Amino acid sequence: MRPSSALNRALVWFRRDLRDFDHAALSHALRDAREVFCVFVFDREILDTLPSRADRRVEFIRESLVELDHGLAKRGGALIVRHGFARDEIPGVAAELLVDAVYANRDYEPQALARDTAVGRALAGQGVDFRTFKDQVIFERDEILTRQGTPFGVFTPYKRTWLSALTPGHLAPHAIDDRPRALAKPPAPLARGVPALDALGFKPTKLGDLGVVAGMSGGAALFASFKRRIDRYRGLRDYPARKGPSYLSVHLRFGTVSIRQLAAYAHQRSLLPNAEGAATWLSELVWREFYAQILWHHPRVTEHAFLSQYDELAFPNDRRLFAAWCEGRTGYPIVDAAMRQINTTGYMHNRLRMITASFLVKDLLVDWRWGERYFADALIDYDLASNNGGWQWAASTGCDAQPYFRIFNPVTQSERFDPDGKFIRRYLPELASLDDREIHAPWQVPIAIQQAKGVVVGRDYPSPIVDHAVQRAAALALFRAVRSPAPPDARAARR
DNA sequence: TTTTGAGTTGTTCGA
DNA sequence: GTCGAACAACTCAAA
Repeated sequence: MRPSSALNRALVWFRRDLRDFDHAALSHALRDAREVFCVFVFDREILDTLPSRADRRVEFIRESLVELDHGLAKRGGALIVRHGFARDEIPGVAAELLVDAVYANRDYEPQALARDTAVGRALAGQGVDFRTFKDQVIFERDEILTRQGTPFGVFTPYKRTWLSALTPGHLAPHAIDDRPRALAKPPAPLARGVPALDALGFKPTKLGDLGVVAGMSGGAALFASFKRRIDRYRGLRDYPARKGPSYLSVHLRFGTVSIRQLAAYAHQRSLLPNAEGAATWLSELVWREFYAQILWHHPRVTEHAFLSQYDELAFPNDRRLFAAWCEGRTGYPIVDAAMRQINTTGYMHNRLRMITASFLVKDLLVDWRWGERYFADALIDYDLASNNGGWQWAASTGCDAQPYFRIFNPVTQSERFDPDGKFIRRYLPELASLDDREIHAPWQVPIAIQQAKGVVVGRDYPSPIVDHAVQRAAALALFRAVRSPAPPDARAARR
């Protein structure tokens, strides 16, 4: 345990940890300092580069901050909210409040690390400590390594080691002093409440209409509901029409739930008999940490294939095919329904993320980075490490990747995971009159039946933009070209 | 150092 | 309709 440093004043900087319970930085600050202030920065470094002025994530964050502010007020505090560049705002607020130290939970993304280095340097120049803590994962950085001391590149041994390293201490919450006056009230000019969306230059996105409830209360409600379904998770999670997943990803992204709480529950339950659901879900939480750890050790994956020989893949990158994929008019119903789901809700079911990713890379022969970028812009739960890991997995370019000859057949996947076409009908009502067998491949329905049902392919719904069998062969050739014969120098460069 | 077992999520072909 | 093999040999992690 850290010896008490007996600070006079500390500032807790909230980033992707928008909660007032089980919070490492807040817990430590309240123990270390006599007076504790809290701040959040709408960082223009991020906001200014968002592709749309109607961004669900900004709205989610803003709503979460309102609840966080209320929570802090119960302890006598208030959230200071700034809109500017973190590298200026944090040192600025620290100077105004004359704090001795700034406390924050660690963020492992390359941009966040660069930001924190800059902020830390500026603070040091003012004689202010910058203290960071592990909070958003159970195991961070190099806490899980092979016996040789190297990072894992394969999931299963990583998970085995992760599970055997787990102790009750890793799952214990960071207690927060919840006495009424535990937090300090900032001077009035600093605490002006949470700005409205339009003050930030953004438009509302009607999150509520989508059923997304931000903040700690939204996260807690989802978790409570998922606890009642977790035993069925394994059986239901692959069916996009079913309520299988936890839907907690966005709350994990912004820290409106605590990873320790989720993992502790899943782990405890996974030890009971017949607890495959909890064990499978815990595995998903471990995947999240696996990819976070890959990004930490290999930041180059944001730009490059993890397996460097696949940087040589000569994707044709047809812009018209890419546009059709983005807009959900490929003529493959499961793909189009999935793309309409992400476009209209900012969420896409995990099975569909795999199907659409495989389709973009292996059927449309478009660079996985294009798809990764599109998901990054569209997903409310977008997380760099997981999104990159998932795309590289599907593209067969990543660590622990799917072998390149495993190419999803969009029709087979549709028949298997949306057998009654329920999900397809939800997002493609124009196909609703087709029966359960027909809906997965409308172009194969006899024209007379198409006409009778008012679903004529080419008129009411697009013809398939590519032929899967043809594209599959082309993808195999594309990948084979960078594998064999491997030029001797390329092989050497790999090492 | 060498050997060995294993590796999230599949598809297609032919018997 | 069902089943096993091939896809293509590869790399990781542990013993």
